[in-house]
Amino acid sequence: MPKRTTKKNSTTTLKQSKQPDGPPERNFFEDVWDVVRLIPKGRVSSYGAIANYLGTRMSARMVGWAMNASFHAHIKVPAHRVVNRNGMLSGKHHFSTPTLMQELLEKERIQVKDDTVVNFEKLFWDPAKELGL
DNA sequence: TTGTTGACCTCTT
DNA sequence: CAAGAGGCCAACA
Repeated sequence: MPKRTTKKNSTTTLKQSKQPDGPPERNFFEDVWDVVRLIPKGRVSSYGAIANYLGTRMSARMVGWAMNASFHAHIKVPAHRVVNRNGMLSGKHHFSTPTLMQELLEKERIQVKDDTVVNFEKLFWDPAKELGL
């Protein structure tokens, strides 16, 4: 397989991606929020897993942005259950308090050691796997 | 309007 | 084994 010529199509300016008639509430963010909301209590997930479930594993970055927007969302999103691939609480600093994320996790019987979820592999909740892809 | 940054992940050198 | 670069889409300056 030839390596992907990541040339980035500069000509694909894309369209406005804004449909005047279509439902505007169909963003990448809402999908992320929906998946995160489905995360059972006491479980944790990763950005990559969610992105993969959505179909774009490369867009893991956007998942993080979605979390940031989750605070502005009208829906309650357990962003503390989402961590990076290493199980580290990367976004703890973005909470109201840097320790809030850890506190919330501990409240759900999730042990956090050194900003890292203990037994992350066991507590890991893969949407594509649990939801059946 | 363009350009840069961002709670990431994966491959390559 | 460690470090670097590439890629995704959206918000902010």
